[in-house]
Amino acid sequence: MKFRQAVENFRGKLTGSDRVLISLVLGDPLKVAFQSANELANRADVHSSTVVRLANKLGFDGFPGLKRALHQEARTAFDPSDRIRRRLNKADESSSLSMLIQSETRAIEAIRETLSQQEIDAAANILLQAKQIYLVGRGSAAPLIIHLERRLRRWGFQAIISLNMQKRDLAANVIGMGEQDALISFAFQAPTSLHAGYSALLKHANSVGAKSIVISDSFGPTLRPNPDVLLSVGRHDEAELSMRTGPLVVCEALAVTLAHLSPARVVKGSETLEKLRCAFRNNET
Amino acid sequence: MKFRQAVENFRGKLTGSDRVLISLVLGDPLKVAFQSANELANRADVHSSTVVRLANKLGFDGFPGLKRALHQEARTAFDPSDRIRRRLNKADESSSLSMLIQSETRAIEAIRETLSQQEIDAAANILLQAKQIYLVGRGSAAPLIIHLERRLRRWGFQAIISLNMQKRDLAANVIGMGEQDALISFAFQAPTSLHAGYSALLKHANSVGAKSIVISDSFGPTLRPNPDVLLSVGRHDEAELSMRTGPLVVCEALAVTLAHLSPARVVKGSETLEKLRCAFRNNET
DNA sequence: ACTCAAATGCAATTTATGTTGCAAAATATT
DNA sequence: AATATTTTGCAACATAAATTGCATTTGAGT
Repeated sequence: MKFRQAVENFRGKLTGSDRVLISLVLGDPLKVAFQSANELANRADVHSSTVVRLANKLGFDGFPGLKRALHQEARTAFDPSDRIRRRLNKADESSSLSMLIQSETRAIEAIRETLSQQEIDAAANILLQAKQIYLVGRGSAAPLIIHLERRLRRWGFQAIISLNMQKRDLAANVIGMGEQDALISFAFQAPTSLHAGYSALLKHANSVGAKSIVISDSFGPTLRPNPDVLLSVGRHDEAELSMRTGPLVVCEALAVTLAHLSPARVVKGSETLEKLRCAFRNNET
Repeated sequence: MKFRQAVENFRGKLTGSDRVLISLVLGDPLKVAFQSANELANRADVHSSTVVRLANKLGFDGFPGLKRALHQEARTAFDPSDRIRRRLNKADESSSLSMLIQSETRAIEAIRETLSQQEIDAAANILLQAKQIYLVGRGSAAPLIIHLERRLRRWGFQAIISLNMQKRDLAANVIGMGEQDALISFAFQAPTSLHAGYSALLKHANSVGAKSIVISDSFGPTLRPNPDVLLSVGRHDEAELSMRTGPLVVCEALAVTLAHLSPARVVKGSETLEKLRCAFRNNET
């Protein structure tokens, strides 16, 4: 039950202290949501027991109950995706499709909270300078890598993929990395053992002077050493069922930004591709 | 100090549990701001002491200190900022990231207009009966196929991929297709020449008695012969720049529905995977 | 495979937080 | 003004949360 409602529904009498307390809560619910009964009591110049009794009077399950209500309100009020939320009707609730549409929509909208265009720009600029672009990742990053690789290739960038590689093979794959190259590493929540690979990779990139970009979920900021640019999107709902749509959109934003920043290179890439295609077609016949 | 900063500034080493915890916090800071150390610990499958120690490691004054930091952030992020926030969004409106977020969101929501859960169910039921599942597609379907293949495999389905294949090689790849199998073909807008491949493939599937599913954009309904189930989502914006988020969500819906319809099989698949993993791990040592 | 160091979980301890009976104070009632 | 009624604060109690020493496990490096 909402606090405001609880107050309005309450039909008994309210004492002066009660009124003071209530007005404090309504005045800044979030503040109270973070306070203890005592702190609130002090602000009202009242003893904590009064606070507890008020909470009970209003029908909450003690002061903790009241706080829970405030938490609830805070979460729904401030979560921007909830603001836009459309209500699912009964039939939809059991439908995987509808649920997914909703949760993915949210995930995408949540990107704004963690990432800004500036960071994408920074990453794109690194790629523009790069002679070769190394894409490294494993497991669920595969679709992302494949997708990004297609984009980059089509626009004339040189991309080198390493998917699901063990340390040894990975080393062989990135041995050619040099000062003018860039590394895009995809790192999602994973067992510790994989971190060794990540940090070795980044250290290597650093040592040869290659720039590094990491695309990741909320797990990204925990990675060491830090990359030059970290593109991490927050808010993974339930691990197993949620896709990587967020990171996918980030990849796409990166690609689009790249096209913006250097239309020349992109067009040239496309033209070359077209020529090649023609050549192949003619050969075939 | 802000939590994110604290993590980035921290120069010591982070354990696996640390990373999980941090990612939980970053994933939904407000939630954690309302939780006790214990509740957070449980979400991470970790003991509460680990939580406390992490808080200290990061430089906070115990877990309460960490919570205070989150409170701070929540208050400054949400309270005074409605104005600032809106202004920022306006400035952002022209950025690639924002454009993408908007258009992808729309694309996903548009799925509802073309597809219903019934059709997904129909497709899922076909897959449930199938002994082997053939995934065929080319070009931009690659990420989708990779993703779906991972899902299916993890849940114990047998998936066979054909990516970017010429007619001849494709034929070799699907030669084993039989009556109890299913074919998922990905077909997006493409030059006419590719249709030959599609219709040959479908005719073959029909002739051997395999069930067929097509995942496609608005182009799907034009394909002949008709598959048993057609999952087509409308609204592709600009051919070149648009992603396949729509179809991706459809793939996911298919996977989730599959899990719903046959939890037993899915669980069994996961368990087997887990066993295999253990086996491998033990072998390694 | 063995050793050592680090990380983790457990359990005991300490500290904070919330609750409640009771008496004093305030307010209302006659 | 005396009394009944309510509200409040105090203090003791109960409960939940956080911290810490210690034993076990885990993992890295020979």
